[in-house]
Amino acid sequence: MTEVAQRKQTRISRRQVDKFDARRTELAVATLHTLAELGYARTSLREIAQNSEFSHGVLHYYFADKRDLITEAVRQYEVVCVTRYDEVVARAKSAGQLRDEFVAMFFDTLEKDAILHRLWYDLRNQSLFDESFRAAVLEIDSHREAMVWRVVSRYAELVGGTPAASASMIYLTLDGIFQRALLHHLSGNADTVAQLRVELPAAVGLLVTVAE
Amino acid sequence: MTEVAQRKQTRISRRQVDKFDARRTELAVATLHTLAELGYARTSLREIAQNSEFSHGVLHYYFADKRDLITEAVRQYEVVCVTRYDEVVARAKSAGQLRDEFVAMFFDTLEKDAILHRLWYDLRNQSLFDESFRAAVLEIDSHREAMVWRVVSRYAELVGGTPAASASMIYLTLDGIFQRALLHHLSGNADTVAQLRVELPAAVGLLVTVAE
Amino acid sequence: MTEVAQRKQTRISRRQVDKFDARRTELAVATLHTLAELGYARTSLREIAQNSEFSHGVLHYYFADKRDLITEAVRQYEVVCVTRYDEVVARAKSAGQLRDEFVAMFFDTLEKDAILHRLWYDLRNQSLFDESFRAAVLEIDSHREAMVWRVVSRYAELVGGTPAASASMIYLTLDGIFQRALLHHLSGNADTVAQLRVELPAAVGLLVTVAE
Amino acid sequence: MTEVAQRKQTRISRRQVDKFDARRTELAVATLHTLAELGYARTSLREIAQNSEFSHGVLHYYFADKRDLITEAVRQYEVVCVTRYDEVVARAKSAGQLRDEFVAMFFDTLEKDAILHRLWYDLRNQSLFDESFRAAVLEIDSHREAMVWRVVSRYAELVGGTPAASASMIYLTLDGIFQRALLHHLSGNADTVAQLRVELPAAVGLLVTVAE
DNA sequence: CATGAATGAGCCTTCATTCAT
DNA sequence: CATGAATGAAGGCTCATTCAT
Repeated sequence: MTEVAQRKQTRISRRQVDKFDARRTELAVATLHTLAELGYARTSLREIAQNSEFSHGVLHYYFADKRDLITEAVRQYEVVCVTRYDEVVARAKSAGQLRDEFVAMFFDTLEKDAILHRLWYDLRNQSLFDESFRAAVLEIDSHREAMVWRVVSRYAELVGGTPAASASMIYLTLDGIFQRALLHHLSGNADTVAQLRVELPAAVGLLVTVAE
Repeated sequence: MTEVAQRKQTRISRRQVDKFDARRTELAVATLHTLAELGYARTSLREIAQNSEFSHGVLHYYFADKRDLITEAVRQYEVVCVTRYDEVVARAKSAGQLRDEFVAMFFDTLEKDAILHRLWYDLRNQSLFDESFRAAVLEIDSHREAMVWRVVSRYAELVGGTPAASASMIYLTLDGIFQRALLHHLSGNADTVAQLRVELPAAVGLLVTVAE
Repeated sequence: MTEVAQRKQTRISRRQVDKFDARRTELAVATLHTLAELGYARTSLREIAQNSEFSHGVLHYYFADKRDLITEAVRQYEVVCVTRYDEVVARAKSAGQLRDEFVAMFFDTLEKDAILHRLWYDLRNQSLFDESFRAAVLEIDSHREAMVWRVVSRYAELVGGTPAASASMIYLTLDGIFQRALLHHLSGNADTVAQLRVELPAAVGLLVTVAE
Repeated sequence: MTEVAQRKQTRISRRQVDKFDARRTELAVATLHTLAELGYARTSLREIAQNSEFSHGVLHYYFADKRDLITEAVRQYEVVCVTRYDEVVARAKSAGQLRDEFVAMFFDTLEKDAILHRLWYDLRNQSLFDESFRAAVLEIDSHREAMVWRVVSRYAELVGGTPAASASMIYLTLDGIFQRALLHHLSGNADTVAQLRVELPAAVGLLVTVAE
């Protein structure tokens, strides 16, 4: 029985749980980097451990198995990458500002966190084959959708209009742009990325109907 | 030096090359099903060989390595899945018919060829990590984009309008819908798929501006 | 140097030694059940600790190593399983009663304590490979032999005869029956066990020569 | 899928099967020595491979898993150790000769093949815990029983009597003697072994009723 | 005293790849 | 050309043991 499984059965003090979870998170974050670099299929626990300050035994001590670790790691991705736009929404004074800052952040994180986003798509893809990732993936996906919805509905509000499509349709459109931009960014096709950057504002416009 | 590399240097008669390539294609096709079932990372060459009538040795004879085989296999995917819509375009007498048949085929292949499409996304994803897949992926991706463009521009023509967005924007939108539908189809969320089906025609509508 | 080894060298008060040994016994008893369930090779110290109310650290504190613990545990087996027949001997009023009650207890403990007996044979077997178990095994074995001897010689007395074979021969015969019955009991061959039950009284008879 | 599993599905020429099986047997025999030396629990496949002229990969090529290999190895034990007494039976001209040669071979193999016999008891013991060994163990056990029966019934014939107990009772008695002798032989108690040697002929005598 | 975090050797297994036949 | 025997690196995981707290 793993340490993790054991914890589910034993009554343990709050402080210990906190420490345990803190270390889990720490390890998941450390994992995130190696994982993002190599992708799910190519990342071994040993490699992860080597890039951290711990032995690989520790990973097995804190996580039931590889999937458990990876799932936790991708949850950290969410923390790192998904909630960022909320600040943009919060400080937007006008539709134009919101749109511009959104576009700026969109392409900023695309480039700066490229490998992290790549990991996200990798994991979402794994979930097509591996049921055990589904729940976490679907959950994060819905958070991303909600995130995008907050941006677009706020935008609609600022222009005095309404979103022109459902949340899921809006999400998949923007996610589609992001995914494509990521592929071309990683392929070194800066032109294609630039092109998408030009088209993004218009796309956002299409997604909102301005009341007359 | 591998057989494959060797062939590039040696003077070999045309007929031999043809035979060699025919065999490669045959093997790639045989590979496709196993690969689609398990995904790139989980598929071993032995497994492929076992599910076919070939020995695994022959795979190494005709392909430089695993990547070479997989790349060739995914090209076969294209042959199987990408060109289908052309028939729909060819026989469409009206915008309504085109739209309806397109939607029908879209969700038909989504369900019938789910694992093949899943493989495509898997490989496109691998290309984010593995440069050696990039060229093939980008090529197929552009074919898919062109395919979608043929559908949408023909539709625009039939309604007497013009496409409302660039080819790449239209492609990524429809591909985004497909990808999302696939995830939920494989997750067993028939409701979400049904919802997307309802929304697809409107999305197609959005992509075309009707001239007044 | 381990705690255990250290204790052998340090001058320590009698009371402390008693407490230490009491704890060892307590831990060994707690060990017994898990050990019996899984067998020597498959039992980890963590598993033992998890099935008890102790931490696995404490096991290392009280025992030099795994062998030390297991050896102590199997001594507890003796306490639990070996001395039982003495009551049968004590209350037997006639040869028939002794024989019947012996047979009854023989097959009763065979079924009720099957996994404990299985552990005994496991450990006796380990001792063929691992010298460190030998002393304990040989000692317990001799206790079992003496136990059997008490039964058979009392039986001989009651029928007015004498044992027909040496203590060791008698022991190994009855132990052989037990071992075989255990194997078939655990294999689910109730028939074979029943057959052995039928044959046991005759075997006991063979082991005693009735004076004329 | 392992090579072994594959073979069960594929039609393969007789010659190839023979070669494959020959190598399996060869490896099983090579395994037997390491296994006998260390015992089941302590023997790793790498160790086995190191003591052979093959890589450990080969073991996985020819055997589905560790159990498969060990089971095959113990079958080789049977070939090596179980059928020997048949020669004794075949050449026995008189009861005395049979008895003496039997006793001689009994203690000869006890000492010469001690570690092999130890392995047998180890495996029989494992079968108490691990169901997957049961079938093979029970089968070999029945061969041993039949072997012993051939000796004893031939002996009875030569003295003009009949066996005094069932085959299984006779087997377990002699096996009990052997097991005990083995334990004491390996423990270095030559005295106890010698004692058992003295008692064995009488025990054989007890197992046969001489007609009057 | 007791705990449990951390280690690292070692285990079984998978698999791409090589190469003799 | 084709086969499949053989290799050995690498992976996920277990576990006895150590040791700071």
